[in-house]
Amino acid sequence: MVSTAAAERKPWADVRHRLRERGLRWTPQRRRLIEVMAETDGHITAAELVERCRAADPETTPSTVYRSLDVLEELGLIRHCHGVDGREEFHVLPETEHGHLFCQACGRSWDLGQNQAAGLTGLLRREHGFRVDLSHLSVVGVCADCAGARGRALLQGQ
Amino acid sequence: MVSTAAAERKPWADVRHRLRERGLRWTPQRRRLIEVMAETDGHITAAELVERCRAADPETTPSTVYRSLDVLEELGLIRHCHGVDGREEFHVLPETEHGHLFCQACGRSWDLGQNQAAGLTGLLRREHGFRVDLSHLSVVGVCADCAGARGRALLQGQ
DNA sequence: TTTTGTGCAAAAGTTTTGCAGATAT
DNA sequence: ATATCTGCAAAACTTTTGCACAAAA
Repeated sequence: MVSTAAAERKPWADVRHRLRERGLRWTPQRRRLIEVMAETDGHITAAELVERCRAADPETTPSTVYRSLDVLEELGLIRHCHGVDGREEFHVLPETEHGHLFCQACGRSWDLGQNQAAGLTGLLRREHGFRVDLSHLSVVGVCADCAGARGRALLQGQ
Repeated sequence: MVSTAAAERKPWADVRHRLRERGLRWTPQRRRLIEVMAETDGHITAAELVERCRAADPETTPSTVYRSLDVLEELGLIRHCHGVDGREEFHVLPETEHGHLFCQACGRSWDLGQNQAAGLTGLLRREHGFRVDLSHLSVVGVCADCAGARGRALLQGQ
């Protein structure tokens, strides 16, 4: 019973058309990948997408998933950043671009909005002409909860 | 003849002692890795470190390099971030912590100082209690040069 | 019918692991 | 003497690639 906001969001509605516009094909495999991604909010690694697609259809082939991800990213429908361990994590390109915040202690993550990032992106843009790719930005650190007593103990143990 | 500033910097002077303090060994393999890193300014992937160590001594084994990197990072002598492609890039922990800026068009990179990052790190710290790990921060985007005419052409071609 | 996509199998590339023997202290 | 390291070889994992066949438009 998965009928979340994410699953109904606009961007997927016209993937089919976006593909066809470019002479690309609308296949069951791509539809499945898109369905799986639509049920995901936040980000997800390619390897995990392969698994979830396999759960939906055991016939799923890794190479097809990887190739489809490339296509979707070229179409601008998804973007990727890199998680704490550097692996690619894909996310649906939202209406408002954002980056991600990762807690290296508990593994949770949060969106980093344009406003929050503006202090950095604005400075780099103004003073160095550098355009930050916000969708690709991953900020790693320790969240408030983990920085508390519980977190300090954990970090000590490392 | 490599006798750069980096090669003579303090941090390496007492690696031997830092290791021994913890009951760890000072070995030729570790010395070689440290020499190679000392000649590197900026960041470098583990795989590339393996190659450079091999150049210095063909006997070098990958597993030894990877294990030594783990040890050095535990000792706090080096840190890693992730490059544009997400691969680990190690860098010597400098006196003043910094992150990195990567241009995805030309591949060049720059240090991102504490002051430059303060707009972001300060906000996250103040408003969310989130401690950013600056050494681990990689900001990807397009540099001023590449955002110019030359860069726009390149990006179009993508 | 023609171009694009899929599945398979193999390869590539980086990093990890187990273990026996070597080495630092 | 003894705990730590190294080298080797094999494995683990993720991702990429080539190619023949299948499928979309």
